[in-house]
Amino acid sequence: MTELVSSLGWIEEDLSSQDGDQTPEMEGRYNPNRGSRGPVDLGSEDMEEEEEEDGEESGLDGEKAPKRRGPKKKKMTKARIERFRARRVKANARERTRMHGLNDALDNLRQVMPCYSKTQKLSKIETLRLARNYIWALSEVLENGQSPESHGFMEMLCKGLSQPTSNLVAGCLQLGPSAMMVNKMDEKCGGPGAGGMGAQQGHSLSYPSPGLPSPPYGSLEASHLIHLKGFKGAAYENHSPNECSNGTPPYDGPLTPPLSISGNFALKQEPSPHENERNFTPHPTHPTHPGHALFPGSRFELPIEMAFESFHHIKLKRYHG
DNA sequence: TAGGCCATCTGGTCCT
DNA sequence: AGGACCAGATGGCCTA
Repeated sequence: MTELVSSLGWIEEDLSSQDGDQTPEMEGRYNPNRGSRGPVDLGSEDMEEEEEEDGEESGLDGEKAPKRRGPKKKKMTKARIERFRARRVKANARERTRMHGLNDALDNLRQVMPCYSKTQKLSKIETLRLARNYIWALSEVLENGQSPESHGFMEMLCKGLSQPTSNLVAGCLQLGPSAMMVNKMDEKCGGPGAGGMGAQQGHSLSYPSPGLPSPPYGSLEASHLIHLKGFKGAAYENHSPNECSNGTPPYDGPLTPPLSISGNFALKQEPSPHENERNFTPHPTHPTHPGHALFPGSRFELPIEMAFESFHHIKLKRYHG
C-alpha cells in the first residue's frame, strides 16, 4: 500500500498544485491549502487498476495479497488519467458552487430571522433551529392568537438554541437601553440568572409543544432569555451592542424588527450594502419609529399592536379562505 | 489546547 | 457519461 501511494505521488503533486479550477468568484474564499488530504486517494477503480499493474506483489510483511477477481479493468493510460483529473476538477468546482448556493440560501434565511447581523452570523445549525422555531412561533400567533409579546413566543423562539444564540435572540427582540443597564447589573452580580426577570422565575421553562424534541444542547433556563418583559418596540432602540461583556454575543448589525410584517410572514428585502455600517437608520422596509411595524403588504408603519392585528387578520383571512 | 464551525476535496450512489 | 446530491475526511480559524 505504501508503495501504491508513493507510486501515485505524481498525481498527488499534480492535484495539489491544480489551482486551475479556482474560479474568479471563489477569490478570497478558496484556500488551496485548506482541506488538503495528504495522499490523494484515486478511488477504488483507479486503485484497483494500479494494483493490477503491480501484478502479484507481496505486501510489506511478505504475505501475498489476495488475487483480485472479476473482469480485468482497463489499463490506466495517461489519457484516462487526464480525463479522470479533468472530471474530478470539474466535479470539485461544481461541488463548491453547490455549497456556495446552499450557503447563500442560508444567508437569505438568516436575513429573515428575527435577529440578523452580518457580523454576528448565526451558525448554520442555529439558523435552521431558529428558523424552525420562528415558523412554529408565528404559527402559534396565527392559530392560537398567542401574543408575540408573550413569554411563550420568546420561549418558542429560543427553544433548543444554544445559550449564546438564545441571548442574541432575546437581546435583539426586547432589550432597550434601560433593560440593558439592568441586565448588565444583573450579570455583574453573578452572571445570567442572578437577577432580572428570568432569574425571578428561577426555574426551567416548560414548553407547550410535545411534538418538538427537547433541546440537544443549551438549557432552557428562563435566565437565558435575559429579560422577557415586553419586547415590543424595544428592538428599535439604539442600544449599544457592546454593552454585554460577558459572553453574550454583541449584536452590531442592522436591527431587524421583531416582525417586520410585509406580506408573508416577516419577509424583508435584501439589505442595502451599506446597512452594515449604520447602526440604526431608516430602511424602506424597516419601521423607522420605535414600537412600530410595517403594515402588511405596504410600507406604512403602524404601532406594533395594530400591525400585529392587521397581520393576524390578513392571515386568518387567507387561512380560512 | 480542545472544541466548534467551516470550506474543501473526495468517492459513492442515483438519476437523466 | 455526466451531473446532483450526500457523507466522510481533513485541516484552518477562532474562541474559551
